[in-house]
Amino acid sequence: MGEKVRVRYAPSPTGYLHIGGARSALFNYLYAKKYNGDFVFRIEDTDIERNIPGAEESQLHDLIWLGIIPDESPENPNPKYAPYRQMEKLDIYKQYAQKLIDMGVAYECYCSEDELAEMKEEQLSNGVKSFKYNRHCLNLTEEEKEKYRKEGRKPTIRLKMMENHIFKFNDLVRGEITFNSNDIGDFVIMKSNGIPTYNYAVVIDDHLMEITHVLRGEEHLSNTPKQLQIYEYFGWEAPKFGHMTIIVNPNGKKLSKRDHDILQFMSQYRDLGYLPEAIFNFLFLLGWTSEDNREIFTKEEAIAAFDPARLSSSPSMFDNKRLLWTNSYYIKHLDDEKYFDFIIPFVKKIDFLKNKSDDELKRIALIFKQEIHYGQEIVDLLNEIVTINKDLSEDEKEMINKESSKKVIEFFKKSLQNLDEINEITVKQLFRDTQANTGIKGKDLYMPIRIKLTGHTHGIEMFNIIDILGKEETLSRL
RNA sequence: GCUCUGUUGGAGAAGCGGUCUAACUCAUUGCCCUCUCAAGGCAACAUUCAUGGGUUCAAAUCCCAUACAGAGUACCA
Repeated sequence: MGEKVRVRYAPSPTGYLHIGGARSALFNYLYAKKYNGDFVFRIEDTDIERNIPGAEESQLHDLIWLGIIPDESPENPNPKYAPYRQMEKLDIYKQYAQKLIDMGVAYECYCSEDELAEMKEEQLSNGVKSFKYNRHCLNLTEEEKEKYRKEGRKPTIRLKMMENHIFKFNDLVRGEITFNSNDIGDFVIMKSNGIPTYNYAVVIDDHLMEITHVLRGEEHLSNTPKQLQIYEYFGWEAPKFGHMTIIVNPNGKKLSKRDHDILQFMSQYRDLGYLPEAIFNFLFLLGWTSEDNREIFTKEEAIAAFDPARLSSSPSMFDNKRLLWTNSYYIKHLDDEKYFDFIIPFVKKIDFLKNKSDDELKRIALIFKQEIHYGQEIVDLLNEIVTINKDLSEDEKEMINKESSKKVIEFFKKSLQNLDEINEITVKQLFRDTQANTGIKGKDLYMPIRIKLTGHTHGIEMFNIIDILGKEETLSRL
């Protein structure tokens, strides 16, 4: 039945887990789980300049928060495949690079960055189709190399691309794709500082870790032939590749860290009170659709339904409204106990409520369960009630100063004072009594009290407002 | 410039030769409910599938060209 499916998510620790990364991890995870395979988390930390502290931890733990749980990672390595950080296996890359040199398909290059830049400019100004390394160092003699070394130059190692070779592969998402080796220059596999480049290190890692399938971003499509070249030289079987579309912002551009109107990082969503299941579901449907048009999937259902061939090949736009809808759906469908676990920390941010008992807090939280789109929203909604808005418009002032309103408020206040217990039934009865006594109903009955209590003309039901404020505070505001 | 990929509504998209005057969902709009807001319910929302050719009895679906968009073209991943 063939080998075990093994897939991976291999971020560079240059930033926290963001939407795009989470999505590629998600699809790899689904693929692995669908075929009872392993999902491997590996760190590609070869860009030592750009690595930032905390990034690896965020990448791994925010993934776990989402329910995308690696079978192997730096924190739970399988000794057979460890280490899981590229910088911890430098000697291995060196070893394989030497093999390529011995095979005559890789060579030392002593060109400096300045020389390369010059070369590129020259080629471009001569109207050359595309820039390729001119193989200046391809056939250097030992003496020439020695001379460069004496100048203090440190070589890179470049891979020699084949001539007139067609790289053909069947993309899991896009079908058959071909590249011509002539369009690709000899590229660097080992930097002069002894650290491998991405295109080389992935191949070594994927092979050594026995990765069978790679679902990755479209930006890697044109890297694929370079990697295939390495597989061919070693005589290794390449994994199956699938290139997913990128996620774009509302301007149609690739999501970047500079898109400030879109939250990028998982931690931001978590802090704002998004549910991991909702984000999981949202990400799943961003560029993927099920055969039966379903919109809501649990993790298990997503695993069962997933098929990489149904992954879209045109870019998907990140739609925040859709995320909000998805999250609110999941909040509404949470059972109450889970809802409390989720929402009470937000409710506790409201100072006014600090003396309320847990049961009271739960009752208040429930009022908003059908209403909110994310956890932090309850804080804003409660603040609108708890913090009275004194900045009334002319219309609002007129409303509370009307003769009828004064009557309503007076009667309501007096009756409330005599009320022993405040709850939905008693407060509703209070409004009925007020209506019967004053003969005023509808808007003229409710609005004056609403404005008096909160300073707003909109908001949740009156009995809930009074419940939240409590008898004393309500009376003091009337 | 070159290489590769893509183009169905405001958004995610289904459809991949006839049943398409194009499913489903989000958004939007209207109505109902209602003191208000939200939620909920109901309804409306592409005669058309980037454009131009071609193949075919028949095209959103196949082919070609053009336009536009994206990605890559680094000793970044």
